[in-house]
Parts: sequence; C-alpha cells; structure tokens
Amino acid sequence: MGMTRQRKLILDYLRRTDSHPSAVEVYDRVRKTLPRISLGTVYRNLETLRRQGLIRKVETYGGSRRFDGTVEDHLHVICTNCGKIRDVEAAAGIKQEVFKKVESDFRITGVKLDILGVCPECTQK
Amino acid sequence: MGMTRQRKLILDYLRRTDSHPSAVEVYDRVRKTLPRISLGTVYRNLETLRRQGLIRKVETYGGSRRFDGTVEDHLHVICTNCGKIRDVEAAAGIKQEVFKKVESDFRITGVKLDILGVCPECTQK
DNA sequence: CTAGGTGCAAATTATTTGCCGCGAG
DNA sequence: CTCGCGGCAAATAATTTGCACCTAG
Repeated sequence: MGMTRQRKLILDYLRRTDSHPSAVEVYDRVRKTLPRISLGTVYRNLETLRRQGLIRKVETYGGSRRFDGTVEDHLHVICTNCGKIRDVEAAAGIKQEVFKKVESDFRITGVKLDILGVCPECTQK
Repeated sequence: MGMTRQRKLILDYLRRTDSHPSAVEVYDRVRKTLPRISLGTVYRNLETLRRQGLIRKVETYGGSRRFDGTVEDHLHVICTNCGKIRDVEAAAGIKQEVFKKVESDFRITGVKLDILGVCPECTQK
C-alpha cells in the first residue's frame, strides 16, 4: 500500500525533528528534496498519515496547526509569545486524575491538556 | 468610554446564553435587532470586549472560535461529534495540581484544559 | 468638535478540493 | 489498462483590515 516518495519524506522529517512544524514548514523542508511537490500534496499526506496513526495533529491557540511525529501520549508546552511548541515531562496519569474529577451529562471520552508558558528565548527579551 | 448599541447588544447576548456561540452565530442573533450591523463590527467588538476582560474567547479543535460571556475560570466539555460546548463542574484547583507537576525550561504561566466527550443528543444516535 | 465606531468590501490566512494527467503495478 | 496519487489552481472558511462616513460624548 502506497508509501510514496513524498509521503515518506514528510513522515521522515516529522520523525526526525522536534520542532512541531506547520504544514508550510513541512512543505518548505520537503521541497528541498522534491522541488515540485505542492502544498496540497503536503496537506493531503499529513491527513493520510494522521488517519494511519503515524503522526499527530497539534492544535494551537491562534496560529496554524502543527504536526508531530511522536504519537505516544505526551504533553506540550506552548510559548504564548512566539508560538514555539516543545514536549514536556509530566507525571504519568495526570490526565486520568483530571478525568476522575469531572462530572457531566456528556459521556466523557478524553482530556485535552496543554501547558502555556514563555520560552527561554522570549523570556530574555 | 464607548459602549455602543452594537457592543452592548453583543455583550448582553453572550451573558444571557450558555451556548458559547461563534462570531457568525452572534452576528445572526444581533442582526435581529440591528439588521444593518456588519460581521466585521461583530468581530471587532468581540475582540474589544475580550481585551476589556468582559468576555472570553474559546478555542476549539477544528472549528471556528466561540465566545463566552462567563469570565470566571471554569472548564468546558466539548462534544467531539457536533462541537457543542458546555460548562462543567470540576473540583477547584484542578489546574493548580497540573501546574505543580510540570517541569520545563519554559517559564510556565498557565494551563489550557478542556474535557472531550459526546453530548447526550449525539450519544442517542 | 473629534476620537472612536460603523458598514461595506476587499484582503489575508489556513486549509480543502476539482481536475486532469502520470506512472506503478 | 486503471487506479491512486500528485501538481496546479481555484474554492472555502474564518478572520482581519482599509476606507469613508457617522455619532455619542
């Protein structure tokens, strides 16, 4: 089943970086190897890879979506100044604790948790 | 300080509803009273009210932003099927607990926490 | 008066989609 | 052959902004 050259490049890049790039950043990067690839192809492949569970989509607060080659459950800290996203060490089971404390008439299926902060570079300014 | 007719209408509506409407939903509603109001004005006033701390912006996962007339800190549960947003009762200090357990080289300033679930209406189907 | 707000329309930004043609199997 | 994928460009969707006029304070 199709793992085309373009799709493989995108996946490899996401697995190799920890910068949680946007679609356009993936595009710019992959274009160095395949100069004729289109942004539409990048978007389509990102969605395909996500459906296959090979990458994750990272929602941001205001900016464009980012993509993450690490699929294991982990937390992100987002710089409220420049939008930078990094992985965070956090006590295991932190989401489960929240889970237990919520009451609702909705059938609860999950918890969306992000840490907000200011990155070292932005703190310096 | 300017609290125009249009701005007041928008604020009143947000305070009266618990539906966390989008900008367009606010627009449709306010237009019943002021048929010539523009969507641009709605967006501008929503931003102004937010800066004044009178309303809050609610980020969603995929859809358009929603607005909330309740400014006190509280949690949202979001229906992953239809996007409906409701307030949730939750143990106080739940965010502080998360806060304490996070380690990062970022200067941590906050925690973004939402509950995901399926609303009663969508569960029935 | 006059600063800020408004309506309107056009611009931006992010993302998705239609079409057509190519190339691997 | 033919079917999925890719490139390109146009469409959508959400939000923002420039501009000229208007209005509340």
